[in-house]
Amino acid sequence: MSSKPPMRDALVAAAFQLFLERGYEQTTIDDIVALAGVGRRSFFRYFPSKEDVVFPDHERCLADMTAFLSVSGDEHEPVQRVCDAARLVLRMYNENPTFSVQRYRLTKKVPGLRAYELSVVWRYERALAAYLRGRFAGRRDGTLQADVIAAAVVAAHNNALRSWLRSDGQRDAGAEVDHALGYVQTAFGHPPAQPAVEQRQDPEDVVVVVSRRGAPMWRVVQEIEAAFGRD
Amino acid sequence: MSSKPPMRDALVAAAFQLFLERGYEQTTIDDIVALAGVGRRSFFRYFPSKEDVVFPDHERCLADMTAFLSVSGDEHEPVQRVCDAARLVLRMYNENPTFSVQRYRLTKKVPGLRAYELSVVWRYERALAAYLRGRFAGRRDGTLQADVIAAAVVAAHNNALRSWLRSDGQRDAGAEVDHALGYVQTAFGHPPAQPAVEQRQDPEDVVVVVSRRGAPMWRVVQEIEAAFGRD
DNA sequence: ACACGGATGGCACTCAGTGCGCTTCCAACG
DNA sequence: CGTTGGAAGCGCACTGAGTGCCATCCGTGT
Repeated sequence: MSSKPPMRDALVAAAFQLFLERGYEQTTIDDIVALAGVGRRSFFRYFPSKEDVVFPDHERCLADMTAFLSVSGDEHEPVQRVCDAARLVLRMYNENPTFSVQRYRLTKKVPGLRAYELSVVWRYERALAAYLRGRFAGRRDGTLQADVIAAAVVAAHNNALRSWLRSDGQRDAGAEVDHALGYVQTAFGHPPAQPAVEQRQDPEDVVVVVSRRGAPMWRVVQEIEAAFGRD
Repeated sequence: MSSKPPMRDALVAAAFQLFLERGYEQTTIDDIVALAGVGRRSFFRYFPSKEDVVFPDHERCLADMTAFLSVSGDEHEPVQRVCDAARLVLRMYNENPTFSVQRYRLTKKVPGLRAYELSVVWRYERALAAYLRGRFAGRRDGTLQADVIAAAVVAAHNNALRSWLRSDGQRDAGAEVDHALGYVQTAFGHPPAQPAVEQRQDPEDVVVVVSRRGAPMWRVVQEIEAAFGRD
């Protein structure tokens, strides 16, 4: 693996210390390198811009995701596969909960960081869309479906991720993301392999759903989930 | 209305002339203001940053969209409403096809402009999501559904918009966007005005699904889709 | 010991963006 | 008609991010 450059970590630590105690815009590169005890030029050797120091591991995570998708064969259901790919991002956030929460609070109030985060998220979305475009090749409206599903997966993932970050990492991130992605899968793809709802084992227990044709699919699913005693 | 500041238009014209003939990054603010014959400081009075001159009318369009959504009552179906709101953006692009195509080519190759465009699109998406959150208030997973649907609408709109821009404005932008948004509506909301799937009007037409509890969720949905005659 | 290559530091430079004070112009008001 | 007050524009100096270039340091192989 990439050996460990202690300088990079030192820069991240120094940067976050200053960002948290005096704010992002109030901290200059010179402040960071002075605290880290390195030369100014070295900062830009490890991070192409000031924003990059806030997202030090997304580049690696994006590489992981593209690798994960590139080894996918046809045996996996496409929507399921991109949902699993999205979970890789969650895993990265979950490896350092306190760091993630601190960063969340930072990006929430600094417009420049929010904009940068968007470009990072966009690259994840394009990776998912590219994979789906490949799987949907030849299908009618394949690229449209790929783009829409990728966007929906990212939105669901982010919705759950932000809810978890707002709880200071107290809630169960995995469960929240599973639930959110489950919604997308019921809307677009074949449902998940292990459904999120608990499975009762009583074979006599039956549910009857009646729906007029013309009702939207999500309403039907919602009725069924309610009948199953979800939530 | 805002009277017309000729200076603003002169700056946009000068900027695009230089951007097209020598590239965005190769053009400095001083070049622009020199060509426009105005002071450097005046540029930043009309545009807070160099990127803003590339998207001179998005601020107004975003205001139009929020206004459009804020006057919406409960008489409109929510998903239909946000699709109509998205069409406002298309209309703006369609008012100046050649300008839009030039800008598209510019943003396609300049990473900084792509990033800025993302933040613009993000604000549209948040406007749609905020509206849907209001309409879905109280509904189970209301904010999740709002975020996902807003993202899907934006993705579909952008897919069609880009396809139109790539055709140099030759194709029918409205038809492409209608088609793309129709896909989202069939997935999430009530079917579009001219539904993609034929709608039976017989009110007696009902579907009864019987499922033993314990069956996996995907089997249930599969049964329902089959009963609806989908796919 | 010496040569070499990668990692680092120092320095000067460009350019985006900001704060401030000055001029200019126009319009309302006496 | 003259004054005044505010908005629009201009000039200038300054900060800070990001870059190119070259000197330096250090570990390694010969």
